[in-house]
Amino acid sequence: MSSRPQAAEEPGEPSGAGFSRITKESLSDRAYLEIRTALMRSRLRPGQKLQLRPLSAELGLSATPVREALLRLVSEQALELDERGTAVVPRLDRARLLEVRDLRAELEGKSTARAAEIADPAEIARLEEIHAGIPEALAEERFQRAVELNERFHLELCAMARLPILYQFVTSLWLRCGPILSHLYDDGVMEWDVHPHVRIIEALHRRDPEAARTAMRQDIIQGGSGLLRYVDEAAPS
Amino acid sequence: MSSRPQAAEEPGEPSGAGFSRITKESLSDRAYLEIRTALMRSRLRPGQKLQLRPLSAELGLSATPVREALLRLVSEQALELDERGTAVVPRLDRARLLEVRDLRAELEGKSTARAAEIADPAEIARLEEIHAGIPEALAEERFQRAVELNERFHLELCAMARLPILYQFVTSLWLRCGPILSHLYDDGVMEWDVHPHVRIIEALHRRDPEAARTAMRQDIIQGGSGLLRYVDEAAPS
DNA sequence: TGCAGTTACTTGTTATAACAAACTACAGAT
DNA sequence: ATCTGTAGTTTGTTATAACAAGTAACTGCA
Repeated sequence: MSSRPQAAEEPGEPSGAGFSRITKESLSDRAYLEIRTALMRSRLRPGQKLQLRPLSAELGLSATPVREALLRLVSEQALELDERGTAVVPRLDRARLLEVRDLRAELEGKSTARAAEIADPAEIARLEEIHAGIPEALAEERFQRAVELNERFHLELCAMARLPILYQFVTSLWLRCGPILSHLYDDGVMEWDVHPHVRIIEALHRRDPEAARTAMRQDIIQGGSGLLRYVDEAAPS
Repeated sequence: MSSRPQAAEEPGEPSGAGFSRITKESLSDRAYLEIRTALMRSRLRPGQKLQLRPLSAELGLSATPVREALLRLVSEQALELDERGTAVVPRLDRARLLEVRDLRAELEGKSTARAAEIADPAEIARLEEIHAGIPEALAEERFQRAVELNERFHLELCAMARLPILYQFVTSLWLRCGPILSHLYDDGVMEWDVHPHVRIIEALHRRDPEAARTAMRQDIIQGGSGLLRYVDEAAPS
């Protein structure tokens, strides 16, 4: 079976000689990345069915790797199976969104605290760079760009904690929200006196885990309110 | 694609008329359960390779559903893929075991606190019954039995919180430890004045989330020390 | 016109064949 | 005896066919 990167954009592991090992990506992995990206970019709507043969035709692959990719996403809870076994983009109700939010607060809080203990200056600079793009994108009303940068900020920060299991949990939580992330700024952009990302970055510089944790939790609980409103409005009466 | 139960032993969802919906289990699901059980019963050793064709022959199935089952377990991080794409039972080093332990403390602590808020007396009675079997099994030196009852106690308690995403994370953490769980009592049985399970049950009765959380964390941190010793002893020098 | 039964079509699951890459065993050269 | 090259075998991945179950369309009857 094919090797599988921990994160989609992660380069191959360096071999002893300083070269990345050249890995041939399987068709199954390619299908997985395509579908996952479509989920994260909100190109797939909650409730949408992903039928095997039409999807395979669309991706230009045979059914086998596409089915494997779908089943993988089902295992990661990014997709569900209906009674017939068809992959469906899950609907996220209020209870589930709150659970996702609380688990993110817990887990990303923990990873951010850990990152504050061990982060190096280059990593922090990288975060600063990513964050700098967010207010820019928002000012230009490029909301999709802002959503992507926000996601990148969170996942790179999480990776800095070097807790791979926790990272996997966090990415799967993000993946669950992928189809509705585009609605984050539907009701407008939240006004912060100091953006929690900035507080996080300061706490990283100061090696202050508790301040980092608190700022992350604030970002998640308050910053995610747009999604909660969207889910409430989308709910059947 | 086949429907998939949330937990392996969970009965089908009741239909309106009070009957369980009869679901035909797919071969892929059957293979998954077989392999997962083998992992949880420590019948598969860390480092062991699971080759597709021999395993399919052993299970009496064709390669396709077996491959799907293996890939599903890889997605759940219960198995890994080596360079060739062969499924391997992962080795658990100290850092990973500590991460598992800390995440369990965090997540099971949270679910236990939640359960203390909402558990009903029948559920608590069920936990009491499960727990009662543990000291019995240990007294009779049936350690495998004790390990299974302990696992059941934890997972049923976690399910009582009615937080399905958290439950999925917790079961995947348990699955990671499956192959080494049998070593829990290698160095002897831990002596408690009051077993943390008993404290948990009391806290559930009293609807005291913080006491429940604390007892669960104690159980996990201190009760899991046998596994930590095993992993340290198994580590290459 | 509405309903029940039948037929045709679609869809997910599984089996099996084929292919490429990796591995193993063996023979020959040094 | 050791190393290299070659042939044979194994293994994971993919393609494709087949099957059973589900769905849609059509027909006949009240």
